[in-house]
Amino acid sequence: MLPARHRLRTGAEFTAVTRRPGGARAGSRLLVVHANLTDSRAARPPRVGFVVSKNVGGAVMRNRVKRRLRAQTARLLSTLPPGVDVVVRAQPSAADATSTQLGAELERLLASVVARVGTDAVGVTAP
RNA sequence: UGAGUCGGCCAGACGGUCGCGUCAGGUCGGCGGCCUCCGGGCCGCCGGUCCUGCCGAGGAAAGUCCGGGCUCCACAGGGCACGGUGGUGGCCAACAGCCACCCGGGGCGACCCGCGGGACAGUGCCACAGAGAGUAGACAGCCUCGAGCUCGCUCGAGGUGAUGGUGAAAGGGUGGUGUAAGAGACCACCAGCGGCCCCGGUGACGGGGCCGGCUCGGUAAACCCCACCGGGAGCAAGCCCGAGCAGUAUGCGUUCGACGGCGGCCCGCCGGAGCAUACGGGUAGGGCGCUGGAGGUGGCCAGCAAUGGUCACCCGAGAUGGAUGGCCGUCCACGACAGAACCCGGCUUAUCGGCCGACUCAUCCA
Repeated sequence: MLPARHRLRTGAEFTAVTRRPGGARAGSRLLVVHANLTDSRAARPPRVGFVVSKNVGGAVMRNRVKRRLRAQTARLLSTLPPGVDVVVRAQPSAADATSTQLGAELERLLASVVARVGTDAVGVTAP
């Protein structure tokens, strides 16, 4: 598990990342990554949450995917700018992927989505 | 040695490195109290980063199929409905569980299997085939009588459930008496049914004797009948604390100025119509429930056993977007099914493999 300050804690925070305007999204066969900026959290540490639904597999498989994603995320946490919230959703094919594949995919999608959420957020929040 | 039956146990191992959660200790900060040689110290509570230590999924954690504990709601008493259970005795908090036994069936045997009450309380159903399927039934066949003639067949009247064929099942079986041919029509024995009696057993039931009428199919996982049991919902149960907003009450106020701001106090300046306190209800949120229990392990005692009693020792998940992991290396038999969410007792289902014990049969040796 990630330290508490780097985790999304409530359902409301998850929907805020995926649904609120100003967010960015990038997807692939394995993963879908959402990112968003919250005004009130401008200088706080980045936070990440995971969504691994039942179509990925049973409880054991879902735990394994989530743990691998967490481990890869911990490695990439320092590359995220402060104030950004991320939700990583696993696709069914993620069950068959290795940690290396998940890590590479996560790194690529995060870079893409963080770059866009930065520019978009400036445009939206600036009056 | 081979084949087999039953029961129990294990659930990849070791190392390195980076992480996570609960708890404990340290460290840092805040608040309160006490002491003070004014440097600070001690104790308690709260919070936070970091450090250290201990512990951290299963035999099924699963399916959620039964049974309880726990919690809230309901509840005079009785009946009906609905649901569940169903050989006997015992065990258990309870059970659809477990143990022992009985009955029936299978196996040479160790053992295994049975959703084991009632079909004279009533109702229903029994496909296909078949003449006939539950008040039995003449298709072929057999027998008697009558008629006819091409002289061993046809037609008609009747008898017959012994034979054939159909079927899961044809309304006891075998042998005889009997008869035109036959038939429980009658007789003996056997099977089965009912009644009475004796013996054994707590009991299911078993063993034996006498009598009776000769015989009465299956299905209750069809309705039903009998006996017994059952209130409902579930930890998102439920209990507690509780911002903000609104409500009620009281007090002080509206140029006789409450209250707020200007770092604390006084003066001063500015804003200014509400402000303060209490109360109960309660949203967001938080805490408790939350893991030490019908708990394990071992010995002794009672018991065929399930289990009970007693003594000693031990306790090692408690998360809340939800920890128990990521990566690397070595080894081997190359790792199955699978992840706690209030807790127990069971059942059922999934499962790569390995190990141990008891027993049976066959063969060989002594």
